[in-house]
Amino acid sequence: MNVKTRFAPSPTGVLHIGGVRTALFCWLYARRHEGQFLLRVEDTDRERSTESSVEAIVSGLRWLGLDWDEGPYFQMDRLDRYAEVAASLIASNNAYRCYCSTDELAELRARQMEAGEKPRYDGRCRDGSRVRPGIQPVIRFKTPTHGEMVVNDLVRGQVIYQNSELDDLVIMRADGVPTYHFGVVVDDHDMGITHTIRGDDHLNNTPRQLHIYTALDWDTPAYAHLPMILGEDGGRLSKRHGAVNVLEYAEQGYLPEAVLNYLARLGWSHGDQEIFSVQEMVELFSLEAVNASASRFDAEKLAWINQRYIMSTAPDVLAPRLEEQLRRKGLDPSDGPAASDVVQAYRERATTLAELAASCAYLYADFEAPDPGAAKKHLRPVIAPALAELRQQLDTLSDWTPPAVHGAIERVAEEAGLKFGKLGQPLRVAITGAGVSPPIDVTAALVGKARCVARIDQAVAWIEQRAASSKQA
RNA sequence: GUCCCCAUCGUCUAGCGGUUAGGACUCCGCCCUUUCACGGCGGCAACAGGGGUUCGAGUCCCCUUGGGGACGCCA
Repeated sequence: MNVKTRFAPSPTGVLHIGGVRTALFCWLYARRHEGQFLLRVEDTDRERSTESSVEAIVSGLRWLGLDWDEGPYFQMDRLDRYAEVAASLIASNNAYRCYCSTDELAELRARQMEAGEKPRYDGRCRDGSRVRPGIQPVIRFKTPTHGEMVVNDLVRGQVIYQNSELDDLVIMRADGVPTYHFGVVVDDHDMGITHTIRGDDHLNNTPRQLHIYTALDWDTPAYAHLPMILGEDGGRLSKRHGAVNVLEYAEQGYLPEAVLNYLARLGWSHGDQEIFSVQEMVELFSLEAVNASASRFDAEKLAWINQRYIMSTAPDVLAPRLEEQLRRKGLDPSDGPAASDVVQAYRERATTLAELAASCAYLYADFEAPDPGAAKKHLRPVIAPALAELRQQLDTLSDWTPPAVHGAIERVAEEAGLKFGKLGQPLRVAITGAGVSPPIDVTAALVGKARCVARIDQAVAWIEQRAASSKQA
């Protein structure tokens, strides 16, 4: 069987974590079965659809590498087709024109709610006797009033709905624009979709859509309803969590592969495996292994996975992305060590590239003053002489490499009767401004000779100045 | 309110009638160590409750509870 799936977002907002997960599973299923994956923009909500949303969705998918084989299709380009199918439904007596006003419907709904009933359209226009000249009617689908509809879902199993729970839904608005329920059915059919994979929130819509397929005598696709992703508080995904534009993760220095890996593991698993390359996901993915329960978004685990990817991705690949992060912070990547060397030194010390850029900023720009806490602890008067001596030793080095720097620190420390760390840590604070960095010899090598020497001078001066002012006080 | 879905550590999950209920994240110890990390070792921590079915239930059925979803001329 030739598999064909689709991702069909409505362009009423950005592409967020929930949408990405749906797109990912659709894409994985198609790739796994060497089928097609298409992108369809469901833009029939004319008030809320925006061009910028379309762009955000497209660029989000591109960043993630979820490529599509067809589309993007736009439903608003297909109005003629929907009109044609709607007309055939009326002709076959499976749909009818409804002249009810919105006020009338609101009143009906209110009355039903009050009576403790499920709000449903009561079919008052069904028999065609309420024609109102001058009013442009909507078209409603005639849902069977008796019997039941069975949904066979690939992740839920069999779900049975009583038709008496359903009502006659609007399929065409007065202006000729189809509603969601009608658009999906016509499009999934016309576009040859074999597997409709979508969020759990559509499960209850499925029986309604199935009835339309039946009336049209069309074959139905297989369905798979994915469990929802909830916020960290267990409620609906909100802006506080993953409901932000996925491109914001790009800006924060998350790797697309890490985001995909994290999302794949939400609702899907393969034994105890946590880390999957995209290639592995494609090879191992199956809808049968998708579980039915909702899961929560966990930013900490995403961060952990991202760190794993930073650790295992070649520095050369990460270098340009780090440079981008540096520029974003107003730093000039060319005014310091090669980004790939920095990645090499920092990769097991950062969960995101933005964090990495913040940690290594001292390599690209001078700092005003050392971190107060670190300075107070390590830049003390007793260490000034050794620091000054070290500065002289370092200045004479012709080979500016970690081993050479290491040797110099070792010699000076020994002469001064200090343990390596007793001199190394003050040096770290002097040349980085903080108490944390990669191994001190590697750090010094990255900072560069000229900057090291200048910064040690600066630190020694800082110590003397501080000693003088405290003596005064 | 009505209908639908879901239910294993705090979180993500393995488990598909017989397990000391496993792994991962987080957290806490210890080790490694020139800081921080990484890494290694160890620890805390779960079958929502109640009925059945069965020789035997985390696994099957029912109820309760809890959570989520749907009930739009939104998707």
